Amino acid sequence: MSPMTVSRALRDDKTVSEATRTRIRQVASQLGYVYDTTAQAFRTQKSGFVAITLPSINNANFAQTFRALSDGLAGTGNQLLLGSTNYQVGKEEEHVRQLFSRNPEALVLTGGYHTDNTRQLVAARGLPVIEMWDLPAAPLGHAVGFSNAHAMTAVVRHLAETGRRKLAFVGASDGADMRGAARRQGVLETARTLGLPEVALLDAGPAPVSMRHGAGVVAQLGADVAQYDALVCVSDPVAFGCLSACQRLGIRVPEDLAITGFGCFEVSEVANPRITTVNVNAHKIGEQVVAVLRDILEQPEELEPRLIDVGSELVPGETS
Amino acid sequence: MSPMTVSRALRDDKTVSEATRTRIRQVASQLGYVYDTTAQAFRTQKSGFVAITLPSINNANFAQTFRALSDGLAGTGNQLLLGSTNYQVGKEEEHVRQLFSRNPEALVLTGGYHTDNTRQLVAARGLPVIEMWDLPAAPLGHAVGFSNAHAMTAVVRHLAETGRRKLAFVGASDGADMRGAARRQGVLETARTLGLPEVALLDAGPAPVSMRHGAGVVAQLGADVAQYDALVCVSDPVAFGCLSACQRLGIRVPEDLAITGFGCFEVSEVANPRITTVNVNAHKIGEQVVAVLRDILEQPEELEPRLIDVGSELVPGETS
DNA sequence: TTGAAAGCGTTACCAC
DNA sequence: GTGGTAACGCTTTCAA
Repeated sequence: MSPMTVSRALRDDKTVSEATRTRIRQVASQLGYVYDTTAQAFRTQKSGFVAITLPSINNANFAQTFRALSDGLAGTGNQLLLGSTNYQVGKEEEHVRQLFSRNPEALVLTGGYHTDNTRQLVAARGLPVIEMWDLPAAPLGHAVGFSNAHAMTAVVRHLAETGRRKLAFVGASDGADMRGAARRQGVLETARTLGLPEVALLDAGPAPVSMRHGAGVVAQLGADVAQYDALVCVSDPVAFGCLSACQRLGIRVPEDLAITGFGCFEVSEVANPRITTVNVNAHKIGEQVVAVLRDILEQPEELEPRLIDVGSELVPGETS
Repeated sequence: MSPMTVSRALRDDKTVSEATRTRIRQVASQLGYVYDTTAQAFRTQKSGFVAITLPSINNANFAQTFRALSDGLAGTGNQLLLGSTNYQVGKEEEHVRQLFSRNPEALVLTGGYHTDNTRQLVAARGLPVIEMWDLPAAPLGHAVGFSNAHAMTAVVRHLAETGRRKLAFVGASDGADMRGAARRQGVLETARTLGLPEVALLDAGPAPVSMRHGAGVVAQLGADVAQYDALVCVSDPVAFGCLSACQRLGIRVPEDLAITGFGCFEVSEVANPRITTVNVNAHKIGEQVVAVLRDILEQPEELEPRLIDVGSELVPGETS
């Protein structure tokens, strides 16, 4: 058997006969042969990498999207190359630079906010880009996501319809979590539109904020938290923290105070009472990104930019 | 200028004179020359990759370890290449093969259980291996972790000392989560040693089990769950699910029933009551793995295998 | 359906 | 301090 035939057999080239192919594969696995993708990447000038940045790996939503991407790419001979920025916007550029050194064939970014340097870096490369988890006003290329601000409209409307008027938003103080900031904006605007009183902003600390930050906000306020009708939280973990702290304080949810979360995390379904939340289809985002990626990777000619809105829906629970 | 001199100049080789180096760099940037890392990786057979497999990316513990690794490797010019197996042991071999095709310089595996094929694959490669989150009896190379079985001894002792006798273990039914299986084993053995009645095994479904699975187990048992003195759960999320379901059933925790978790997840600290758990130093595991990796990557000669026990400690809460 | 030759961009090794 | 040669493992191309 010539190397050439082996090469073809391992790539499932149709010109190789069924018999030789199975024989070659068998011998290869017996010999413990491992295909060298580096050499392939070198020869074909295609790395087989798709670069992806995530603000955090420790987040059920992003993890789900990542998994959908990973699964969806599995059959295509492409691999994900991950850079996790831990919510430091400044780190994105560094990560993108490092990812670029591997010659990725496409770049998947989380969110629509990037530093000027990052934008330049990406533009200079001229590789296909997909921004996800957001619908940027001026996308770098393709985008798959939903409007974080718009999603909050449904939440605030729901609260207003059930008689809540004095709202407080619980989220990160800094602007590092851009999606969180968009949600806050959505809450403020909708409340204004509906003629509700000014929404209070309760600072849960720097991003990423989670359960203990939500609990901390309520614990610090103590009984004063009852001055609000509803706590609109930036995420489910924060909402759960608030709920738990309320229960310790003897504040009844939802009788004394409504609480809402965001993201349809497992904790909201299991918590007692179940937390009202917003489903953002993390898995669907991954699937749609995969769909775009497949098209990108198959046909090298530039695709016309796509803007895919996966939407979001209110999931009423027992806390509102 | 010969290609050779250019190559040396761009790599800051000292044998190139200062004058030629600066001239070469200048011309290179003028021409828009881009250094090809893929070709370098191919030629030198050094990829700058450290391969890592995780059973799940959506797990706060593993995410923390991953982050510690990622941060610790940042300065070294090496990148992590991730394969997430989603608790399918059979998938590990496939992932390792895929990771190997990129010529990683070291391999970090989660857990000490691997298929024979995986073991052969790894042995044939002869690359440095670190197993983490476990202390295998026969390590493939280095190991950084703790004894899952031993950690449970502390839990069961604690329960016995506080008068609990009839225990039930809540965990996955299949053996896909090897660390979970080791924990179960630790519970069974310690109970036997202490002369407690036979521990009941409550099946929460196939791995990975989480909040809703814990809640499901208790909901299905209903009031019958009160026949036990304590639910020993394979992880904190499962424990939280059990706790929440008990609260819905009106079963008092810890008065009627004790509940313990594992892994020091945020939910256990914030839950009401706080859940008794075990701290396993996820971040420390990452740091120790980094320490070993740095030594491995610096000196190519084979290191003598290290076995690092990061230990674990009981964190008493309000559920026991 | 299979094989032979050439070459992808870099660097190890040796010569000058 | 600089340059020539060969080779890494694969695939494109052309020939049989």
